[in-house]
Amino acid sequence: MALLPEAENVDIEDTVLRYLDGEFDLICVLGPTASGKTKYAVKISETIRQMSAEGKIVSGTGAEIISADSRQVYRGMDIGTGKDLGEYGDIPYHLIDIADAGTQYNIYEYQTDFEKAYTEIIGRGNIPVLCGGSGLYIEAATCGYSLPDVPANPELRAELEKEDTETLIRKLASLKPLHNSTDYDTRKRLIRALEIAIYESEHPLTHRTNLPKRTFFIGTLVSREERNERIDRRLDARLEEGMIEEVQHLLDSGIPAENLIYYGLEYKFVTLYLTGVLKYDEMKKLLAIAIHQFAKRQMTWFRGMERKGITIHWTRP
RNA sequence: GGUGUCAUAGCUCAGUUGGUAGAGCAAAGGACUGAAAAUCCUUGUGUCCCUGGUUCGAUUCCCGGUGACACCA
Repeated sequence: MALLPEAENVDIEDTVLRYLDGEFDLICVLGPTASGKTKYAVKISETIRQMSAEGKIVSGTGAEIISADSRQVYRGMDIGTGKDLGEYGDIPYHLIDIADAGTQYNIYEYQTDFEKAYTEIIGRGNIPVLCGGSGLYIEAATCGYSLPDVPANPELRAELEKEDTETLIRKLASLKPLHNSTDYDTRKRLIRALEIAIYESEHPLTHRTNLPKRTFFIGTLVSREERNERIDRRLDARLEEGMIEEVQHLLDSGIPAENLIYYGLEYKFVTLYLTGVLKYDEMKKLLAIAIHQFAKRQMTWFRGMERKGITIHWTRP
């Protein structure tokens, strides 16, 4: 059992001043689902506004929130993703409602979109606050994976298609360290990985310079039990707020059930209910379990970040 | 009240011709480079209901409890 991190008191005013001193160039609020991230980010924004009003910092300086949530990017997926747009008040937010439901937004688009939003906020003299629970997206934004935009290469793919899986794995291993060859469970993934590895071996990595270099991470901390209780309560609330109708509406608008299922959690289980695969009680029970498991995976990711040397200041929301 | 069936992991259940047990789910830990709320890997979990008997040895067989279910009254 992993121990719960020690909670510390984060002095928001002090954090803002340190940001303005250039000690770091991004404030990030992260945490598992249902831990109160959005509320905390809004609290930071309100503190900044107040400091500005009180003359503690340059008048007119405000916060802008950048979402790091892989599902809130989709329009029309509101209740199930917990957008809670009302909580922001008039605080500007970014990277929410930027893609059509049913489509496949991805980490590379996210990194580009983040960079743009971040640069613009800095340009306005405002303070960016990254807030979300998608660990991969947070790392893409803050740790700056040097990810070239590797174009698909049909000729190369056709050539690789002819090889047997063993050979492909050997080729890939010669280009990059493989943790485990079973990581590539499908040939499609394996071939894509090889395509990228070959591209990278031929092109020097381009460094993104507009991403933040040092981020101050704040984690919203709740105990395992409390986390699951919050998840269960929130699930009841979402069901009452019309989450089923929301999914039905997405289905009616022509989005294939299979795409909604791939989105996971709320969209997966409610779709399974609406298509008659699960009964209502089964859906609710299995969904609650799946969200608990998801929250655990998020914590695994954050612990992994800490293991790599990143400091997360865990605080009670 | 009588008869029968059952009682094993957090849950649903296998199993042991007597040598103290295993699946699924849940749980815990981990991984993660073009859908990451996805996808995948690893790992346990026990007074085998309680007394007593037979036996070198009982979760397993026998007696008696207790509880659940079914049927009969």
